[in-house]
Amino acid sequence: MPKEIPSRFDPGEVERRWQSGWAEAGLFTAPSAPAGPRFAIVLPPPNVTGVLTLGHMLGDTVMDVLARRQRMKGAAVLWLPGLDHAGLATQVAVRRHLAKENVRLEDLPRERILEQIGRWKEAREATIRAQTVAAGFSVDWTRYRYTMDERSVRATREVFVRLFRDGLLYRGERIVNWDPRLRTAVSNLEVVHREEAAELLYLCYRWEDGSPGGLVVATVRPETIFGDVAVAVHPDDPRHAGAIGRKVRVPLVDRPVPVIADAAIDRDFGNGALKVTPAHDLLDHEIGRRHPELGAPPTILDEAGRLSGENVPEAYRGVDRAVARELVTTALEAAGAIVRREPYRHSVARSERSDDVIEPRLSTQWFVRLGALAPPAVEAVRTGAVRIHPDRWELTFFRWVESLEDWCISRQVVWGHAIPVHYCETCGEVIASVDPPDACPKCEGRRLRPDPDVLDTWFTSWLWPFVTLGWPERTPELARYYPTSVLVTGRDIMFFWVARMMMAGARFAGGPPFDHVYFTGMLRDETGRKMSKHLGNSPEPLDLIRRTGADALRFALLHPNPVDQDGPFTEATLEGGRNFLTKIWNLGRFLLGHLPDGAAAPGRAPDLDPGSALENRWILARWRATAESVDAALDGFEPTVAASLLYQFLWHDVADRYVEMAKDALRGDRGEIAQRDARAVLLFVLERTLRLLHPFVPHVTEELWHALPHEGEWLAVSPWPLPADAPADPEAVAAMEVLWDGIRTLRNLRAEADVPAAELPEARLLPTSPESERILLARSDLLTRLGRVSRVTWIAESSGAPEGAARSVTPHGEYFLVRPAASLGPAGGLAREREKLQTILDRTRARLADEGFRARAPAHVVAEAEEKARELSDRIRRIDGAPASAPSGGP
RNA sequence: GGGCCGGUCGUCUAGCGGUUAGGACGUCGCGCUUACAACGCGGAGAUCGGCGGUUCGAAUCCGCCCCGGCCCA
Repeated sequence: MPKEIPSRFDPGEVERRWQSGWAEAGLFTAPSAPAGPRFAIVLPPPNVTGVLTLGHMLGDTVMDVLARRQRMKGAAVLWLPGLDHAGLATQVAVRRHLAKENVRLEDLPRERILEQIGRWKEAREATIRAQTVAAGFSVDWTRYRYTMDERSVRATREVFVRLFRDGLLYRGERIVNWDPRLRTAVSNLEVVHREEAAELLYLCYRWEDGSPGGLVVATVRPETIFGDVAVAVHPDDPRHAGAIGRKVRVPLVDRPVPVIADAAIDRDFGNGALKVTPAHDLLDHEIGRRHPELGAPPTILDEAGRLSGENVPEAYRGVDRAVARELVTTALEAAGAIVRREPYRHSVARSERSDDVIEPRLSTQWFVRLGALAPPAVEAVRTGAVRIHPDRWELTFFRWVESLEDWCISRQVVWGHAIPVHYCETCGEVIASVDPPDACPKCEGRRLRPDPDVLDTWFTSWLWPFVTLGWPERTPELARYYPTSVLVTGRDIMFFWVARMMMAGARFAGGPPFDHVYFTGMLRDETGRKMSKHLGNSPEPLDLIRRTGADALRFALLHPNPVDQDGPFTEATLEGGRNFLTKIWNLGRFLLGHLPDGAAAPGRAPDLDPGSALENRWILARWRATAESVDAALDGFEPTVAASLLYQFLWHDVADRYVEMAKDALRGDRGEIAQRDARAVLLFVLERTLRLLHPFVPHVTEELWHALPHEGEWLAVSPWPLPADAPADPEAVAAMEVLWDGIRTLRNLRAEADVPAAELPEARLLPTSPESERILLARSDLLTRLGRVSRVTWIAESSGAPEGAARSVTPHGEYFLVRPAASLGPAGGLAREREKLQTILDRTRARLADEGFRARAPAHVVAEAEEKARELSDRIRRIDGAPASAPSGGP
């Protein structure tokens, strides 16, 4: 009795069963100190901000494919999962969540905030875990890490202290990107620029000495005039040459400020005069630094973006900058200070996290000198120590990494790693230490004040590849799994994360943290928009898994999808995945129905009868070619190509062709030897293909593999198949070309002649060559059965076919379909075919007639063209009914 | 303003110097042929964004232009 499996594939039950099976067997637990080949991936830890999106699923699927394949290849595989506390982003998410209950996060005491965030984290973490398990990702849960766990905290502090000690990290007063809503500094990368409408005001700064007129200054931020310390013009600007050195009065407050010259002024903007507000603009700040005589610049905005300070008139203090802008504009208008107003579009900096307008603000923060850390990272990519895939992203990497600004790492929020610094209240010493100090090492004073800020979340993330392996301890894991094999991620965090990890790795772990970086494409929805949490157009992965199973989702994420660019994911894509799973399942069922009792697991290659049928030899050769291509695609980081190759092979070569051709033999209609061969071949091909497919769709393949005769306990750790297990057999591939041409032609003629489905007309056939004749003759059974004709008879020449038969001429032969009952209409298809062939022939002949072509094209190209012309003209002659030329070739 | 990517059947894409330009989805026709209608068989459908150039030969290389997207300033 053949083994039975359910006629319908129930992914939910099957997938859960294998997930717990693999887990209980501990298949994904990496050995600490393996000998031999090893393969390591550190999973980019998802943020607790949310749960896994489809984009995560895509990246994780790619990682799983790579990891599972390596496991089958016998490598010690470590795939390390984790979770990122995502400091500011999480605080913002929780803040938004609280706002729905009318609670302002800022109003809560620190402990309550941490408690709220802690609860939030627990919930997301549980969901992310559930998602990862349900998708069948083969991560090593025993090595799960969190960016805020004890070891991460210590490692982060360690890095801070070392960088501080080495002078690569400093505290200083700089213009930073200030987010007034979140009341914190953010890094350059967390700022997004957008074109927005504004109004450009031309303000007249009157001369201090009361002489008529003044300097006209253009600005979109009139509320900042209270922070003005000067008006600057270009030193070579003839319009303003006489103004330099004079003084003007700031409108509304009449405070006198000097007119200075600075080469940074854009003469074409406005009237070529710029109001200088060093505390609230980066360019102005630099100008201010070049003109120390201007003194310390006044700050006129507080941390919430409200006007404040002595320089601001009472009436505007405490007023938000946006409101203040309108009030000031009105007042300026009333004072007659506005010369002109015009609509203006300009680029506005907004906070990626809060979307509030970023205010450049002078403040004291901690910075990392990235420029000093970058060279080894650049070098690694340049020398190929780190390879980026697709490689065109190297350009983008270089461009960014070669023009680095210092990285502002301090944040004025609650959620994050505390900055490991204390200040001595006695002597002012700055103490950076991993463990909090008891006393000042300099003056032994005991009054120490901790730094109130926390670290940018990326200051932990950039250490991830080695911190997760135990750094700064010298663990066996660090020794064996660092550098990791590949980093798979989205290119949106190339600067935030990938580049910085390379810098940190080189500095602290002795080299770059991975050999390869693979950037996945990004998913788009049916309207072409990028999927994002923000747009809400990303389906919940667990919903999709519930509907179609994880395997279907995983496969759909890779097929059909662009090789290395963004691709769409729609309802139809998912359906495609599900359909493929059904196909695999049914192929498995079919095979099980044809296995003899006690069949053995397929060996290295099926033991075939020497004269075994063409289809057997052909499908083995096709399997080998597929296995080779799949290997090449995966080695080249083209998982979507590998998925498509397997899809094509299993569905169209195995299911549509081989199984249909071998059905007679499998049933036993062609004798015992043929049956034994076909069974052995089908079992071999399917078993080996299940192995190739396992990394992509692990559950269904594990399920079917267990139902088949097999060796070993788990497909998940069975050997990855070797292409050489099957012969290449180019002869069989060429012969199948001839045979399939015949089958296709007969099917074609039937459809063209409108033959009713039940009717089996007779076919006549005139092969082009003895070789074709031999092949077709040997398998006339297949021509008959798959071509759906009653019988095939061989004729010696075209005239041997009856009047009115439907006719087709192919490179391998002439085919006639004879209908006993009805007569066939004129073969319109043949005429069209003739016309098409004639066009190609004309084109080819024109090429051959061209002296330049004959003289310069490589000999084989000319020979091919000649061969093509011969074949085409021969075929056309045969269509025209001229006596067939000698079967061996043309004139 | 700078940079990158893309523009190929209705749609999504493969091809990246010599191909009868390949596939998937959709569409049309015929079929419930005992693994699978979540399927099979067959058909129609693209002069490869535009203009120039290089070349014996260009969807493929170069230049300019137009359109869409992304990144940086």
